[in-house]
Amino acid sequence: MTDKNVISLDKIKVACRDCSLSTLCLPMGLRPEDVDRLDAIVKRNRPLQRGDHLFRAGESFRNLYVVKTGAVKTFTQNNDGDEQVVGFHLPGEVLGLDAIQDGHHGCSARALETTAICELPFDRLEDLSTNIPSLQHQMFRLLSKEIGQEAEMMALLGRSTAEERVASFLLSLSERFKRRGFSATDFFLSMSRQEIGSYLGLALETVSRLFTRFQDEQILKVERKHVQILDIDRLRAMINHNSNCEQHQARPSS
Amino acid sequence: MTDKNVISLDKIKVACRDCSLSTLCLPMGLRPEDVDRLDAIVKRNRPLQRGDHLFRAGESFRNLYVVKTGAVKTFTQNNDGDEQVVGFHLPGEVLGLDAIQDGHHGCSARALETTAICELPFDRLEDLSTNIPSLQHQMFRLLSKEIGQEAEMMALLGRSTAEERVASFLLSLSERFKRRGFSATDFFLSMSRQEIGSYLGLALETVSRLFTRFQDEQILKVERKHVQILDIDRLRAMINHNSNCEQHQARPSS
DNA sequence: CGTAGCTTTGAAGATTTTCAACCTTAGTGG
DNA sequence: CCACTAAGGTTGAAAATCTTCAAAGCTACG
Repeated sequence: MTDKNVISLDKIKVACRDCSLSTLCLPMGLRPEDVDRLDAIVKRNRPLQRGDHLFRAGESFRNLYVVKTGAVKTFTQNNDGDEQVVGFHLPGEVLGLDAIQDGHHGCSARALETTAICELPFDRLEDLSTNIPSLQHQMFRLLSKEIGQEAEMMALLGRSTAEERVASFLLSLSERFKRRGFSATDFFLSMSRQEIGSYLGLALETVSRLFTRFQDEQILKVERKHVQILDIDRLRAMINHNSNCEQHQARPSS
Repeated sequence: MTDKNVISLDKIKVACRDCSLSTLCLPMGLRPEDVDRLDAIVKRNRPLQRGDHLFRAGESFRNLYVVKTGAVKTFTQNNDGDEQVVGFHLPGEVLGLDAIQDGHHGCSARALETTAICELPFDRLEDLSTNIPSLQHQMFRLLSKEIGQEAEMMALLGRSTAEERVASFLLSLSERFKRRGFSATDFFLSMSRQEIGSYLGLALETVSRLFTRFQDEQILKVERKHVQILDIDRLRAMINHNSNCEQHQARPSS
């Protein structure tokens, strides 16, 4: 074979075209040379195992992280010691955006399964953004998108019944898997009922009951972590009925 | 008096030092000449009257808005036609950040009372940010802060009882008024019980009952829109008990 | 002064949580 | 190879919380 360093550099480039680059660049299209400059600052670490921390609340902020494969949850601890899940992060999605503000992570992040991560040193990213206006624009869009998605989630939590929340959660996963080229109707949940409940503001039993009910109603087929969506239109109808607007479906991604 | 244009320019400058500038610049401190360059792109419009729209969902995005005085609510409409409040915006706070993503506002914004607004043309702001690295940094921080705050709100909605939600809402207002130099314990609510309920995911009657209960327990004094916090520690204790961490209090503002 | 719009309050009803038991699966060690 | 255990998941019944419906009170404004 050829020189090891060359191989490994190429590997990194290819790997990162799967994650940070598509997240940060594809939507607007940087010039190829700018993509290379961005590529050059990306680091790739050894994969996380299930349960490994990516970062902990309070740690100082150095990097943004992009999930390459696997899944990560973010969570905070309440005073009783148990955790509150604030987000699930699938391949192509970014973590750490809330920490730019004051230089400290406000939540912890832990791998839900074996997970590969790209690391983007934020100070380098800022420097690059200054020099590449379209990258700056992409960064603004990335942050803005996160704000929009969280607002959707707030609207969901602020309004919905347990049924709508679970339906919406499943549709969200479906959309996100689909966008990444996975099946939109057949996937594995990497999180427990407990974690889903925590995220949706429901007791784990309520989540379990709804999965069972959706299965009885021929909307889903659920077997532990394995979910198949049999009637996606009926799921959609649930959230359209009482919940807010069409934002939860694919929004026009400029 | 002197030339009218000069006066009006000065007025704008002074006015905007109260809103966009403190939001965007004070935390990090731009150089004075950069502040002037930012200042130069800020527009100031005639005040909004209660009920006036600042923007509507679906409209194309041109500006960020900073509340100078008054209050604005943002909301979406659900399919049944009634509105879901997604945020309240007090003096010094920014609106429109979620619209950067795809160039369209995802929610509507309406004045809750007579309200003065500064307008920041986003394309100009982007240009400036490219040329002023510390402004770019401020923009990233601003967006990040919004993300962090929304995550807090999600955690609140995802976990809490009605009591915790109302307590947390009051503490949030208190903090925000305080930061702007108003009383932290004596203020007027510019929104109705209905709107508070919509925001917190509660029926308006539940909000009303909790206000009454807090009053009975000597925690508050409520008289329609006028709220006085008599025992802020007890309010804090409510959210510390079951809800997530200390993030809801003043976070270290770097 | 009267009306409209908010707010409060009560009581019944629905939804969700909690508690408890039991089941299933995967991993462990005899 | 099988039994055991621990962790996660399901299910049922009672209890708590919140919503809904209904009525009445209060304020502000024309």
